[in-house]
Amino acid sequence: MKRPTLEVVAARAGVSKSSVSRVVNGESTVAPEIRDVVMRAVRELGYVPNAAARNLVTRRTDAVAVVVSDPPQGVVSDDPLFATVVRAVSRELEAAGKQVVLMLAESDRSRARVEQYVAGGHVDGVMLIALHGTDPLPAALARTGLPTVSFNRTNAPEVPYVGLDNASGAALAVRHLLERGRRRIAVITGPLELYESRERLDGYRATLRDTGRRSIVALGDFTRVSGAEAMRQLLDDDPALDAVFASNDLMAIGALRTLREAGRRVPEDVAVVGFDDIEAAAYTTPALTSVRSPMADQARATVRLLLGLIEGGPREPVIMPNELVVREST
Amino acid sequence: MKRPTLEVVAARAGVSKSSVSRVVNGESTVAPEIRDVVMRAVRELGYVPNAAARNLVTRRTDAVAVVVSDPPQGVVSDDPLFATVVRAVSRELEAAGKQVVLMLAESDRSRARVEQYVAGGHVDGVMLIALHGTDPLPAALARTGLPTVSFNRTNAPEVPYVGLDNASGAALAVRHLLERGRRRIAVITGPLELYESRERLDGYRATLRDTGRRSIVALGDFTRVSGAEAMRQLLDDDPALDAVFASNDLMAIGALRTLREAGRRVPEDVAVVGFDDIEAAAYTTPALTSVRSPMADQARATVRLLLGLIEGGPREPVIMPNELVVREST
DNA sequence: CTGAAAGCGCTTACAG
DNA sequence: CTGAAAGCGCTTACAG
Repeated sequence: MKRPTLEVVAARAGVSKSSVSRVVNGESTVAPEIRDVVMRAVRELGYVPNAAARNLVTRRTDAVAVVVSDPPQGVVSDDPLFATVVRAVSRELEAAGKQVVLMLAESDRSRARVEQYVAGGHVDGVMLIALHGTDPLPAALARTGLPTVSFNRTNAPEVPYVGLDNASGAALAVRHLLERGRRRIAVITGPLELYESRERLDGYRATLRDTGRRSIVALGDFTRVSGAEAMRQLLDDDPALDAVFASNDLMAIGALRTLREAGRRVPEDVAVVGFDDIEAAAYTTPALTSVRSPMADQARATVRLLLGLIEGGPREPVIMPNELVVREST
Repeated sequence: MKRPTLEVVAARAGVSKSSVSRVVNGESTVAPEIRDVVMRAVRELGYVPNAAARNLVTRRTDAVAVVVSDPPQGVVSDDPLFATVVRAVSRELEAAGKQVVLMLAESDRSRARVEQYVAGGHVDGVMLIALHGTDPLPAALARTGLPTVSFNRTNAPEVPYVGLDNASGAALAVRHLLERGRRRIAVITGPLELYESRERLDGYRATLRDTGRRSIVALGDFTRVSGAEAMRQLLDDDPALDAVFASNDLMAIGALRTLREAGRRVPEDVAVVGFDDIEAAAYTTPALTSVRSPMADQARATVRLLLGLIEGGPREPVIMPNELVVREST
């Protein structure tokens, strides 16, 4: 069952291919009677335009590449950011009539594949979701000249992005802990090649410094297991600590487990604040206080930035606000 | 900076377009010296074939649609299944040289869009991830005649799938609870339009029936909040229950919260078993016993089924085994 | 407002 | 093994 072409629609309707094309593309310069007869033929034949032929001549693809760039050591496969952001991005892109081509960039090979594909003109633009701080992809994509934006800031300053005010988010968390009377406040950082990890650490440091307190730092990588390990190390190094700020909720969840295993009560002995306010934060024991980052909104704003760019709009970065959600862990 | 075409490569190399085409497509019937000169020209010019032109003549697309069909009432945006399965599917498809076109089917409009797109011959095949039991999409896709497979069984028997042995998974959970000496074992079901929800319920029922016990059933919809509510209801209806089998881990997490709020100790007063063994299961308080479903493996198997189908292979459904992972909650 | 014709950049029989 | 030519299914000036 071969698909009908413009030509057979034209024959059926008794008009030229040009007219059918105009009707199908909704041009206004078509006589009503022609439109009607063409519409009928289209319906009867079940005509769907051949995208390849159309793209070949128009040079538009109506597709956008969504590339998720993972760190070499891999990520948590169930990372809530992936689901939330990819879903929100797809929904918004589809609403704008764009096809979503999802690409994972995890290895040098797959990175090369992404570059090829993008340089090959298969898409109108690129939305980057970089879970990784040191990769050459953002700069490489920017070099292709194709409209490219990033969810969160990358290591390539020329790529416009929608980010968070991470430092003030962290400050929110630390000030809250101080107000609760906590005196020895530790931090568990994200991977430090990531811009948002560094900003969250800076916000923590600056806030403590302002009150004359010292920082207590353990390194994590945004996974639950790294949060659990960092917490263990913090407890060893400074058994008297009475609060911890984890740079994301997944690590806070890991820290909570370590604290429970160590017999520390939360929040009585140690208060815990996370970052992101993922859905799971409301279901931990005790429920987690967290700095909310509006991931879905941020994702939508990133799409709008990209669509604007494709239309020749401005490339101004956008910063989303965040707020503290207080629950039982502090 | 216009991209170079076959024609300019041919001119540069001093050969015909046909020869360039053959070299680029790796045909073996090309003299080595021609191959070399063409390769050089390709490299120097940075030639990348125009996919639209190629598709137009070959009628292959080297793309696969991954359609995620959500229920009308929406889903948990951070559903770990989405991240795990979409990631695994993409990775596997990319390894096979297929482009991944991600499509969300959430409304009638987006469903129509998916059908159009698929019928429009933009892809070589379709991988369906249906989080929803009553939708017309599986049957509609099957009707297009395009190779279509589903992650988990759908309501359209003609769509081949890779599923789980849900009934025996549930039986594993219930037998384990019986062995632990539990006598009043409740179940929290998933949405009953979903095949796997019904199978898990059946497995629970059959196992209890075999030991002469009665079922205690509460309805959920696979979200945390529905698990929390179902647990509240179960506690009201049967305060003496001493175990609950939740049909997925998200609902088990919700149930855990309700039990804590109600002052029931887990597992001393009430034992809890989940299903799926998502990463979060190891981080609940107490850590959750769960029936592991090998989501990533299942995703990969589904991709292989699809690739086979595209090559004209068999359409036999595949059933993956599952096993019980015992932790602290039982 | 409508139609005939050229052209987008490839691949693929076909002849040589 | 190589090249000239036709053709894939559209859109888009251009003339009328």
